Amino acid sequence: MKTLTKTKTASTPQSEAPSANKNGERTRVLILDAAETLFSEHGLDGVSMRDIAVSAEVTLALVNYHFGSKDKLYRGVFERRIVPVSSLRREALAVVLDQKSPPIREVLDALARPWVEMRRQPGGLAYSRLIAREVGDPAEGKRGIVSDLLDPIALEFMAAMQKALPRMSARKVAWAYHFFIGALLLILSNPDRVKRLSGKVCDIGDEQAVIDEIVNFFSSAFLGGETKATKPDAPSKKPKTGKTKP
Amino acid sequence: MKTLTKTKTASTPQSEAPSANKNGERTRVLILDAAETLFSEHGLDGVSMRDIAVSAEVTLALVNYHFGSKDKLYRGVFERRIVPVSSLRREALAVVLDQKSPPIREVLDALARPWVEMRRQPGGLAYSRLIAREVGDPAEGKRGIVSDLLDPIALEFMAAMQKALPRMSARKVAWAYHFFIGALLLILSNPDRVKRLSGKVCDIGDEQAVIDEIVNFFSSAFLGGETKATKPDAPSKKPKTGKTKP
DNA sequence: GTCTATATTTAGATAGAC
DNA sequence: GTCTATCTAAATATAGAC
Repeated sequence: MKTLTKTKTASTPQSEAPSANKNGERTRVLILDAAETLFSEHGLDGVSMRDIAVSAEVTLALVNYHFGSKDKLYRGVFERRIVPVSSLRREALAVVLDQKSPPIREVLDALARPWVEMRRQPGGLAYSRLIAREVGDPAEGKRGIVSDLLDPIALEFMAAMQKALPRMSARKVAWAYHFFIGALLLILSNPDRVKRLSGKVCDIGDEQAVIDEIVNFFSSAFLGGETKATKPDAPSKKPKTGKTKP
Repeated sequence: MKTLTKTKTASTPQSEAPSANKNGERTRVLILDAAETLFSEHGLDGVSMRDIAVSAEVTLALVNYHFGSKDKLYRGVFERRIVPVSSLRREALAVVLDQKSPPIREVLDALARPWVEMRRQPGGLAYSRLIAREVGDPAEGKRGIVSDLLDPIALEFMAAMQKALPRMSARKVAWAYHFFIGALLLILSNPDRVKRLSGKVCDIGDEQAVIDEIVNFFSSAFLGGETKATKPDAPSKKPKTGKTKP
């Protein structure tokens, strides 16, 4: 990084009690928080261990002491959140799959909603951007983070889509899955351009609206004539929102 | 970069005659070719000026002599191709807009086809990945490459989409544009995961199939009931491909 | 325009005291 | 577990000869 604009992530760790530091757990959290934010903004190679240490307000030696190396720290950032987040996604998917004929709209909703709503939680915004960056990186294969932590649940969602659309070929389902993920990743990773090009009317800050838009749009693509979500903003006959939990 | 797997881009410049080097023009080309490939694979911060010099088989001093700095070289890579590529896209769009009611399918085709087919040309694969990386980077704003070189034509395409879909709100058009771009960027930047997760059946190597898939899929979303492209692989009543030039 | 050699800064990682 | 100080490698960029 060239000119760091003094991004201090420290002082209040994003979880746990602020003051206590049993066995350096609080230190680990401070470092992970700082690393998560910086990596999400500048990428793995755009951030130095010193940048992270400064942002976390700890010494450089401590970062290496707790995580061993930069690569291990990077992976550690993902591993910290992957279990709770994946659980959320699996829960949402299980509810949908509990039906005999799960609607594709609800599958898409379960796929998108946890990621978009994550942005409102502490550290969630950075994590959602970081995931987007890693998934889109052609070099992700050599690190194995995506294949280890994300591919399994991705396959579950693809299977769910296939169940919702039994007449669609596996190949088309696979393409459609990646189209959806690509759309989601772009608006998560670089919402600034979306806002810029739309004359400010498209703002990911309005999470609810974003989820509605993307789920509606892709549902139309899947269902063809069944729904009519592409009419002017006026509400259509079928419910516009894809909310599963009202 | 840590362990460079000896990616030599040199020996045969991707344009011009191989041997002549009037005023160092050939050297510039060799450097740009190498930089384009390496930046597209590892990102701006993942590549050193030395990596580029080695790959181009020139000395480090020459890289700085011709481009001044790393940032200028990075921008130079984009500037070299932006004019010819944008011209191609504008030509395709002009043909579509020449109609009274341009079909959205043809607008999408004009948007996607040049980028996907570019992959078959020398250096085109790297450039298409590089663009994808830059557009998705939340830090693109501070470099200004996207806003300077890509935003203008993006606005033209958004306007074309609006013309093709006069009843759709500007807001929905803007969202849909970015959904489409996001889908396109993901399969361009990291096709490996697409292939991995689909059990090898989704391969961007088949450019024609990819264009058909993405254009068909998104056309369905826009047109709702008008087309039925989400049926099993069997051809539907309406023409499956969105080719503008047969 | 191209080369060798080097100046200067920054990087990841560690040693050893407390 | 945390600190200061440091090692070593690699980075960007430039000087000066040809």
